[in-house]
Amino acid sequence: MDQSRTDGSSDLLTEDLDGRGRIARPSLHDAIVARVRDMIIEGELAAGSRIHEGNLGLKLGVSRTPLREALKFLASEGLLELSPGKGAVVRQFSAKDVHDSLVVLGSLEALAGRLACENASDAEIREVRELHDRMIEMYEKRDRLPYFKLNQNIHSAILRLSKNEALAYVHGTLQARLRRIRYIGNEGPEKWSGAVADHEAIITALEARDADRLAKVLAHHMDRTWERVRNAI
Amino acid sequence: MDQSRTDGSSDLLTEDLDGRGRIARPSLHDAIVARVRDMIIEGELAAGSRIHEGNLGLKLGVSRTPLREALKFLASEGLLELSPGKGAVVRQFSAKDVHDSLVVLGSLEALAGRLACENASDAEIREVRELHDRMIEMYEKRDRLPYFKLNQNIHSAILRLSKNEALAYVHGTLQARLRRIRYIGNEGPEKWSGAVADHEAIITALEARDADRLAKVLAHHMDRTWERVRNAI
DNA sequence: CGCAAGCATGCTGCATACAGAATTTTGTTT
DNA sequence: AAACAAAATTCTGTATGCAGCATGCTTGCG
Repeated sequence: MDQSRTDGSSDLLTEDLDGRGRIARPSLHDAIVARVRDMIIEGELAAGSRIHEGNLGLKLGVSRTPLREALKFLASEGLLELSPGKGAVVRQFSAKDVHDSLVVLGSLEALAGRLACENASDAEIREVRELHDRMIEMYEKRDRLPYFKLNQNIHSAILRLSKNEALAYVHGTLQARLRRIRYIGNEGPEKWSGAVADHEAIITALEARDADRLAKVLAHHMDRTWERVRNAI
Repeated sequence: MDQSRTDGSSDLLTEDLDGRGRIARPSLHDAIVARVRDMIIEGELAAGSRIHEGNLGLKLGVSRTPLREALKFLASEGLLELSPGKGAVVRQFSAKDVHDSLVVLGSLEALAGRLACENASDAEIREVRELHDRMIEMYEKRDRLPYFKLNQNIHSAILRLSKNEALAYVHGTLQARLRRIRYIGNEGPEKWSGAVADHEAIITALEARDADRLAKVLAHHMDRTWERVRNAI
């Protein structure tokens, strides 16, 4: 095997720092996990299809061993299912699965909002406001991709401001499952305006540190997300 | 290698069914994952200690390859941390980690309670009542281990009755992290009485399908769990 | 006597090889 | 022509081997 960096590790934008500024050797494991996850989200690995370890390993330029380790990792995240003797299958999410996940996400974000009202600093809230303003800019330009990136950033920012790592972790897991759905459901800018209004209400409630209102708005926002996404399935 | 079933797979109570009722060959992967998870919970693998792949593989009677795959799986669950070049380390949970997890668990169980009030059948609720009655029996006999098993069963039963798989999944993940703590905090039967009273209130609210009251009681129960567990850290 | 540099050992990370299960293909029979 | 059976091929699951990095020890020098 020539190991000639055909693995696309260029789109690994993660910093090689381990949290305390120490340099960590970029691990092949993380690279493969991130790459395969993206392949699932972007539909390059279709839902319901079996994963052929040999071919995929060849395509990524790695041998089966680290690839299999990455597959086990993703299976634990719920993106793949493992059938003994048959290998890994990309998981299919039914409409009910998606709806159930959104219900849970709504509840988690509501909790995160409450905690953020208590624990976030004024500076941190200003940062979220700035994200929001940039998002509005992109909305007015109808610049879809940056708009959605910022959108997601705002949601994960609220999770960060809750200062609850366990909460951020479980949110991230469910979020990862839905990224594929959101990726598909990104069409149709006519629906944007409602979401933008929701976001304005979210920021305002956060700035006022009105926990009850923020929780309510976030949960409501998740209901509307379901309305927007349900057709895409 | 003799493969002589020193792996304690006897405590694998999982059915060998693949979801659609077909008999699936018991997979070595699952066995190793379950075994190592138990070793962590029971303290055989101490928190903060590095895992020696060679030794552990020898002890379990498997080679490093499937063991490493299992370790990646557990790492994704958050029970292990992977440092490139240094292998897997059993994760340390700080008091704040535990508290944060309990806060999220409380919120998840409250949601599960609300959904269970809507979605559970009368027969299912009766089953939970029976679990509860058996638990009370064990409480009166001061029979600790069955008591705690039934206790956990009741909580996961409520999750099942919510009929929301995503909810059950994230709950299970956090629950797994805390099993080690609960395992330690199982001493001191003087605290039981309060928990038993909570449980009585939980069942009553569920039988009345009073979602608001059930959610409140479940959240409150989680607060008291923190009181009971905090000293054990 | 203390510290640092170099060396030796051991462990992780990855690749490869082999055995057994699953699937597909082909040949035969009705 | 269709259906079943058997063989061949292909893929997964596991073991083993090797290279490189991390770590601890020893030795030499200040």
